[in-house]
Amino acid sequence: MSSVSRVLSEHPDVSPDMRDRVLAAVGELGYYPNVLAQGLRSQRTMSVGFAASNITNAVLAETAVGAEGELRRAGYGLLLTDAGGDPLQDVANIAMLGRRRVDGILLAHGDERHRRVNACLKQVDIPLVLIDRDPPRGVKIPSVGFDHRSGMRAAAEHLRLLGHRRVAMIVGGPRRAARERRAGVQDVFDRCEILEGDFSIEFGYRAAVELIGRRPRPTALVAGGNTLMHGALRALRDASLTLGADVSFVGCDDVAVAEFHQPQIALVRRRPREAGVRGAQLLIQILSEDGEPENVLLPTWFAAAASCAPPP
Amino acid sequence: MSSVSRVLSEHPDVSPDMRDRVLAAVGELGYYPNVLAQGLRSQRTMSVGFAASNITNAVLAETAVGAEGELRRAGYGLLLTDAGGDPLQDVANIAMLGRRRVDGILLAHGDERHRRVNACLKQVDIPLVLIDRDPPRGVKIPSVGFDHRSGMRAAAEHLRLLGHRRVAMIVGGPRRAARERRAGVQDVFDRCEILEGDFSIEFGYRAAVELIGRRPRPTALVAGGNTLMHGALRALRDASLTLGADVSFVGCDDVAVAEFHQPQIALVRRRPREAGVRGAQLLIQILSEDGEPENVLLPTWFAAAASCAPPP
DNA sequence: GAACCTCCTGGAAAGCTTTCCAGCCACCAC
DNA sequence: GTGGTGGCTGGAAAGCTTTCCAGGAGGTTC
Repeated sequence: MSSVSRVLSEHPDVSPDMRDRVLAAVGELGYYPNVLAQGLRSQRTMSVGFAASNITNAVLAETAVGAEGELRRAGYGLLLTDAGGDPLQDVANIAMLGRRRVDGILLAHGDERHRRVNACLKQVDIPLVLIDRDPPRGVKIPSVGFDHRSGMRAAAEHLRLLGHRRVAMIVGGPRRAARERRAGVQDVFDRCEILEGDFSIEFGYRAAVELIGRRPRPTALVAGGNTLMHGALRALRDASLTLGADVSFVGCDDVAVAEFHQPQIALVRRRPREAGVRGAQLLIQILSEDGEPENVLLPTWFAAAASCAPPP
Repeated sequence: MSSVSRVLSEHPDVSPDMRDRVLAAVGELGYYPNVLAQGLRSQRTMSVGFAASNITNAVLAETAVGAEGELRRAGYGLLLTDAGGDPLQDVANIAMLGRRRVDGILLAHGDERHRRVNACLKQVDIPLVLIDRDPPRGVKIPSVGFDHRSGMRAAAEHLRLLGHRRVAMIVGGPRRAARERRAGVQDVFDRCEILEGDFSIEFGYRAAVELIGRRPRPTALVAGGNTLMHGALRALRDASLTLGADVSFVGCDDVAVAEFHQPQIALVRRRPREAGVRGAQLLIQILSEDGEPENVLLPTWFAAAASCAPPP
């Protein structure tokens, strides 16, 4: 047994003869080590959790795929949990992953300001990597995030150059993506009208309905998230407003919702899969204790389109 | 130790006094059992695999979410793998899940005709449930699937009533969804022109380009899958054809791509999340050896829209 | 009072690895 | 020839449960 273990884990203290015999027997018997026993002994399960607030969002799904591939190549399994948007379920899922003894967790939780969630993050003793989320005050957790602010600033600058002065924005719940996007627009329009709610299609709809009802109406609308864009586009369609001509519009993310819109939607874009890959790499680095982990900031950029035009 | 185990697993042979003392100690120490040791002893890991051909597809993501919730409630963890569309990766993922000793696998593989995949399915000894896939010839595997044929037949009937006679169809790779959809259309149009390829946006595009180039041009196009629809819609947009007026169009699935199309897209719809839930239930039933498993067939239905109109 | 039974408890084994350690053999050097 | 060294090997412990089993305590019945 000892020698089998040594052969399979490539321990140097094995004679060539023994190695051959073991490998022959292993091949013949189809033996493969029991991961539970390995985990029990070595105190690592070679599995990591991906705790998503809502994997239905295409951006997060893409992120999960990126992470899964990278982790698989490194020998890790990915345990997926979905909170369906409920912060308390995020907490429950993290606890569940802890009980399952995952070696680490990639976390994209729903609410960065929730007390219970933050209390949980403070006391959890599993290595974490945040995916486009900021840690609670006074806590250091490595993260992979997007530079939403730059992309948004470029979008706002584009609107300003087109002549817009009354710009309204719809932003989501307490998350760094929302804060950054907001800051990006405010870098250019410091008096921008802002409606803040949660990252949902419904709020995107309601907010857009309200904003286009204001008099004078804002000449441009910025939706700070793909779900908010989704809702806002519904509202604009229901109001029979033509994008560009009646009101300019900027959305987020390269999601299918935007592709077939007429006219085409101007977007702040990014590569979500890369966040998954880099997050996995960061976690793997931490788990193998291979140097000090450094936060990663991935770019976003603005892609202009006909939905942005000079104000009427 | 024995008594702790008995208390926590609610074994009847425990005195009330002992139960109280154990629970008090457990509460004080924050003890919780080690799942690896439990799994090692009981030979079940309380985790199941979800082997997806491509989780980026919104329909499959939705299915995964449904399965995850149901499994979580039953105490199972979900190990996700994604093959990125590569059948050999499906095989590798199933093998990996086996090495990880999952109790069962929900399988939505990419290619029902692939020799290596089918060989793998024949000899795998983990309980499987297929998600909208048929087992290889001569193999019995429980499954949850959709009745694509009925929905498609209704769509075709709708086209026939509108007066269409030259109908063309784009279908995907070797999967039951493709066969069923094809059969549904052929139930009505037995001379339907069919292009068969893989379930990809690219093939949807190429196939649509070819079909609308034919003379005389088919008066209606049916895309048998959401990715194929995605590609076909790109082609129709590039060709500046107006749906309904120039050519009628039927797509599949309630995906975002369809929502903002002008005119609205007629669709064969279904509830993908339910497939995940029912698949999980079926697997749980099998794992608890609770009666004979029965295959599940979920409905699809046709939702007419302006993309279908009488032929020009 | 003895025999028997029920209820409960703690010890021990088993589930499968990995790793430490002791020991064996062979070889080298003196 | 002897002592020392290095390379390998196999035994044993540990990692944490669960479950079987033996046995003790206390009650009941004849």
